[in-house]
Amino acid sequence: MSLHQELGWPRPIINRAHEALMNIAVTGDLLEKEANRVLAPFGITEAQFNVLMLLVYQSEGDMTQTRIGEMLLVNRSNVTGLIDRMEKAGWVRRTSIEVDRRVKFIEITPEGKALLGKAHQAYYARVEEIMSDLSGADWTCLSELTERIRGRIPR
Amino acid sequence: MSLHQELGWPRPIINRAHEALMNIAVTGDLLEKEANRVLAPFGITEAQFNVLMLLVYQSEGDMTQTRIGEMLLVNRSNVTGLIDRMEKAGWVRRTSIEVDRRVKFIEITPEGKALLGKAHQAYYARVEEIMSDLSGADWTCLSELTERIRGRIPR
DNA sequence: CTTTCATTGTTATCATGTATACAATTAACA
DNA sequence: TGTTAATTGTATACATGATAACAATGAAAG
Repeated sequence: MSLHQELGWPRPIINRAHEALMNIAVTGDLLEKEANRVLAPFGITEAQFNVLMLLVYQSEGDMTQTRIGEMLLVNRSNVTGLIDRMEKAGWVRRTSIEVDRRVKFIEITPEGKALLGKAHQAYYARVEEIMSDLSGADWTCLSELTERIRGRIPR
Repeated sequence: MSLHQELGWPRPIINRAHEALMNIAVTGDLLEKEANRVLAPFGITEAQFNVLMLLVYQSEGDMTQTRIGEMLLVNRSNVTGLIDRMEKAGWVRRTSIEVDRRVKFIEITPEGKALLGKAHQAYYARVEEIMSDLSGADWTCLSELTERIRGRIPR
């Protein structure tokens, strides 16, 4: 079923370029909602899950709040509250360093690691289910086409 | 440049299915941000722009708040505040009907139509620019693949 | 007709995102 | 060296999303 029918819109989307763009935007939106549904039973949001993933799989041990913001494409002012809530929950820790007193390194705690271990499993199982209808060639095609679109978005 | 490099992540995304999914999610996110950048000079957000678009191009003249929520994939509780702000700005109007006193029809005002006319032009010009690097076949491919992905997301 | 169930819009609380401004601190430069 | 720039985390104000609850109203069922 085409997008406008899925959304219950009475009329089709005329412009095919716009329709493709909307397909990406809506699918991205639904994927985010689904991620939050999968993660909710673990008491964690997608934004918080992403931070834990960064700390475990993409950190050299020197992760700062500004860096987290850059790697997740959110403003660093947003990271303050995000880390506040995660620190309160006991999943991460702020550590001051001597070489630069402006900076605070963010580290994952054992509790955070334990949580990520469980949530990670459920998350990836769901990813496999969702993407399993597509072939490897399809995945590559999606990655390449979206990459070219992003190349046209100023940043 | 591949996604993890664009994001400044030190390590690649191993799982190709997950990489494709992330490509969609990130691109959708960037498209939304870009839409808000394009619309900001008109004093309107993407969510508000979408409501005006629905009222003009997808309404049979009987648009309710619940219906707007369904068509834009947001909870109807959000629509209350959204319409509040738009009504305050003078772009839409709430109208009570006799046949069902629970319902309020939402109508666009002449001011809303004038605003949409200008914003619409800038928005579509930007859509064309962003999507112009892809062919018609690419657009179709993107629409079909994302459609199949959405088919796997429960709703 | 009366009771029960469903729908509509609203309210509340919360998480996440934007933008802007600020103090503290560090880096760069005349 | 001393002044100016840039960077980091934080605070504020706002928009938008999710949930859960509520009163008013309408629909369905006995």
